[in-house]
Amino acid sequence: MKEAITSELKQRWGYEVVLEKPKDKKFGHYATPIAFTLAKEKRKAPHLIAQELAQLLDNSPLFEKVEPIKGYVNLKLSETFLDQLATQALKKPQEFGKANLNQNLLIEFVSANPTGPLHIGHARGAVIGDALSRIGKHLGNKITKEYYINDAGRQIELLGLSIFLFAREILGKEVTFPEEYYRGEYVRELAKEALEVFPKEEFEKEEIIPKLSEWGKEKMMERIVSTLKEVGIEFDSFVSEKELYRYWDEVFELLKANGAVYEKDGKIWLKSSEYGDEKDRVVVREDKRPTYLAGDIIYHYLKFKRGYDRYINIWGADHHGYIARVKAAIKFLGFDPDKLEIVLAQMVSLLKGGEPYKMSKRAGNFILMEDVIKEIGADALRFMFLTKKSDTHLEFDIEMLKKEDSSNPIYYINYAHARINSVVEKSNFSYDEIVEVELKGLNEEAKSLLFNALTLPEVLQEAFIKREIQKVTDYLKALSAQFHSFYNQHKVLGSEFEKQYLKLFLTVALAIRVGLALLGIEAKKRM
RNA sequence: GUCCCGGUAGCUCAGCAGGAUAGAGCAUCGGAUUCCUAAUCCGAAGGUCGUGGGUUCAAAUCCCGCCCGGGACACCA
Repeated sequence: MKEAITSELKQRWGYEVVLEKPKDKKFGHYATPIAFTLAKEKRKAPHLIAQELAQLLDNSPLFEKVEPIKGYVNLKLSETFLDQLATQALKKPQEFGKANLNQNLLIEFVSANPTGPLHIGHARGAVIGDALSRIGKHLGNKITKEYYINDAGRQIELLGLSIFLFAREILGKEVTFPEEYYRGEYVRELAKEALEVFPKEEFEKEEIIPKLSEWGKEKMMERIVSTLKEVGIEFDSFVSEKELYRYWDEVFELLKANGAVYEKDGKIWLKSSEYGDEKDRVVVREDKRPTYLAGDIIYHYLKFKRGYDRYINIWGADHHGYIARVKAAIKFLGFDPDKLEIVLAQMVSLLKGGEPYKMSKRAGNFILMEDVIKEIGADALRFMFLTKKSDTHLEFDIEMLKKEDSSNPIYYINYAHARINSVVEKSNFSYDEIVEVELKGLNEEAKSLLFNALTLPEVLQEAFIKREIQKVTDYLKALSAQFHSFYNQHKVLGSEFEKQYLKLFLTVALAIRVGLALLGIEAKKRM
């Protein structure tokens, strides 16, 4: 819709025009402050320019009214134009909102360590990454969703050790726990299971620890994947950190050749400070073991070799300090670091009835994503995380999401969708009959509702381009509110506008259905 | 100390590539149901946009200083 309008304006005015949404409905559907911009160049008062521009649109079929006010040109779309767009959308519902952005994108998200179950912070990144992927795909991009598994290093050793110790404790042996180990209840459960899987005598010796590490990691990965699946998230590929290290020599040679590294105190350092990092970073320790950063360098090297147009990483905000060094490494490897974009998901804190959410016993010290799903359901979980910008600290009350009324936006939106479904079912018209009817003589509220339903495509684009998915949830809430209001005001069945209103409603339902689907939520037909 | 994020209505947050009277939801108060789902709607009230400067026709929005809150500053991942 927006494209059709801007191209019409460009044709008639000869300028690229920025369309804005006026603050007040009475100013029409769109407005442009272009006269202000031209005022300097033309040395003429904005309101005069606006008047001239308005006249040029006198006989355009797109607009019902073009009005210059104080330098703004306010545009009101014609009913015929809106009707055309609605018909088009309803005839090819699966096409609604699609675009041709045509980029090949790699989105990496979650990537939680396989040393424990997912917690609520992971959930935020997971949901954001998934929704972004869905929207991106709808807009014509090719999207690959990837999970980077940190299955190497000390943490995995620690996991094995922790299972080992818990198992021995269960066996009634004397155990002294070190300062650092995984102490969540889930480790005890793993230990119990390990005792069934491995012969008991193996727990006499520490040799079993690496086996437990490997086994425990697999177990945790399975659990993580299944939790994600519960909220409808699936990945296209998993990359194992451990398996990357066979490329280390190749990458290291390249870094050396590009003058990216040097030796000092027996360690190998990356000159990351040359490209914006605070200081240089160790990539190989004195004992020759590569650091975590080395793994990430290999990972991004291989990523960039795969040749995507852009790479999006969704990281927890606590990793922000990491951005500079990874980008520096990418630069040293001869790739363009600007192609890597980091979306930071800020911290989450939960309340329950105004009190801080009780920590799950099983988790030890954090809130399990699994528990929250059980508590409020996958849809509500997804929705609440998508309502807030990813980079703002988020605090919310779980009780709110359990309520089944307007304080729980997901119910509110679903209710709008279900109401429409119900009215359409009760009418005697078929879908095709309704789509064919011409919209004519509708009142202002109806036209405004129709217009807003047709805005979904531009909302999706803005949300995707800015990586701000809350624009979609905001939109859906607003559209539903407008619908509910209309519904209360106008009787549909039996009215002389019955068919027309049904067409309007179907368009609203389509926007809701498509919008929710792209957030990973299926719109309810009945409630 | 350095870096990142935030500070807008009682609460949770939009708005921020400058633009028309600062918005929404929740909570509060008052109304609406012989009628397609009241899981809804209508109305009221609620603001020094953290603070002090600057940029200009125009600043919640851009720049600088300061204050407050959260986070990060590993040879851990």
